[in-house]
Amino acid sequence: MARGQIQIKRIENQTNRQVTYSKRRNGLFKKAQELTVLCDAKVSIIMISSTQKLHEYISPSSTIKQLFDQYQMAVGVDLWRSQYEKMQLQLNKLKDVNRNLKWEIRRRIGESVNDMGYDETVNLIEEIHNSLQVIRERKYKVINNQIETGKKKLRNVEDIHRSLLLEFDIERQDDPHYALVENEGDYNSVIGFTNGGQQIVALRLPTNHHPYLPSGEGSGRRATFDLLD
Amino acid sequence: MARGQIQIKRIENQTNRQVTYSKRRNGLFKKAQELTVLCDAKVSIIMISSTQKLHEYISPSSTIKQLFDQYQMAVGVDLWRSQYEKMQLQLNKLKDVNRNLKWEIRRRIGESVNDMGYDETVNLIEEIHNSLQVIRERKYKVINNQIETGKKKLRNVEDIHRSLLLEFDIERQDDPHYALVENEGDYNSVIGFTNGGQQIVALRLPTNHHPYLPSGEGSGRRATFDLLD
DNA sequence: AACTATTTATAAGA
DNA sequence: TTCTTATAAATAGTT
Repeated sequence: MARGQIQIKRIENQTNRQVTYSKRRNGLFKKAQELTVLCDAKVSIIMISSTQKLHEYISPSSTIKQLFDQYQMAVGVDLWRSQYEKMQLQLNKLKDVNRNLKWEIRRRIGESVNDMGYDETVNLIEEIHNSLQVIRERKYKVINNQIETGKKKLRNVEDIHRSLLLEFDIERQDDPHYALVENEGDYNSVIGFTNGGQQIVALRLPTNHHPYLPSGEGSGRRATFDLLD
Repeated sequence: MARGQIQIKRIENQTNRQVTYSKRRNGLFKKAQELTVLCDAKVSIIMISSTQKLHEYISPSSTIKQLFDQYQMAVGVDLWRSQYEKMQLQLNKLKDVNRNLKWEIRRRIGESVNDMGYDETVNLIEEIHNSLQVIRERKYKVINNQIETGKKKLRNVEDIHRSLLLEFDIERQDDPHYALVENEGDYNSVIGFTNGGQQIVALRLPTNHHPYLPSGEGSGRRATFDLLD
């Protein structure tokens, strides 16, 4: 607009473009300010340059949020609404599910039993019996597993025991020195001597409790926050 | 800017102001458009006139929301954040509660029993037995209540019966016409005749099921939607 | 950032 | 609103 007309098309020279951006930005903001004063209007300008720098103009006594809310109201579309609605829906669904779950637990625990009639208590008792059945089966299964494991361990140790005895016999035949030792101790002490003793202890079947499987599970709270898609 | 300089201050003449607003608005938008093209920038202008009319300019290939999100990111403040965060927190809490509730139910039902050790099954069985105890007590209470109610009703009807018989006797003494009737029916038919019969049936204790208290509860889904405070 | 020739925007009037 | 036009302002190219 001076010293020669220019075409309105992208300025290829990067430096030039930046300079023009700066000059015209100021011009635009000045015009906006004048408009604001002259016409008693509210103006908001947001600009992002090709280098991703951001500049804004906002007429005095206004805030971006204010103007934006007005914009949304005027246009009649809430730009963030769908996200809100989705969350709200999710929330309500969860609340429902939650209510039902709580109710079911109260039922099972017997807390809501005072609101029940005869039939309901009968049904409930049957349901709970079914569950108990499942759990008892599991219990016996676990017990059986433990017994089986115990038996296997026993057999295993017996095998070791036997082979050791055998080995012992063979060695004794070759080395007369052992003959003396044999007469000093009893049978068990010899086994203990060669085998370290510890393995014998391991023979015991667990009776009181089983240091098996742990329990529980982490619940991990996420605070992830996706604003944009 | 032509035909005489003007002061940059509010134009008092309403018509003049509107004209100027219109002219300068076009000028501003034109400048914005040129800037957009020349400098490869993104521009958003929102204007609200003194008459509350709204106009906007948005550079092509941009959306208001997009620009605004970028603005928020650059400024580092999410104008709508607190609302989102509250909902997100609520959501996560509910999810957690939900997970725990589900887990507890699965446990009670026996579904997660395969992941349990011996001790856990034993504990679980005891818990369930406790619940069963509560429920059984309720069951017997309900039965007792029904028996009691039945007895009362029975007594009541017996009283009515007796007084009716008495009345009948007295009336018969006064009115010889009844003498004939008495000989035609048996004892019960007389009762049924005077008492309507229905009350007799109500004497029976319910054995199979009891048409008592209903169950469940409404779940009411709200779609209330609070966007702004 | 400053200068300035020139283009552009626009105030006032129609 | 739109057109006209004299003139103020903006700015492209240069320093």
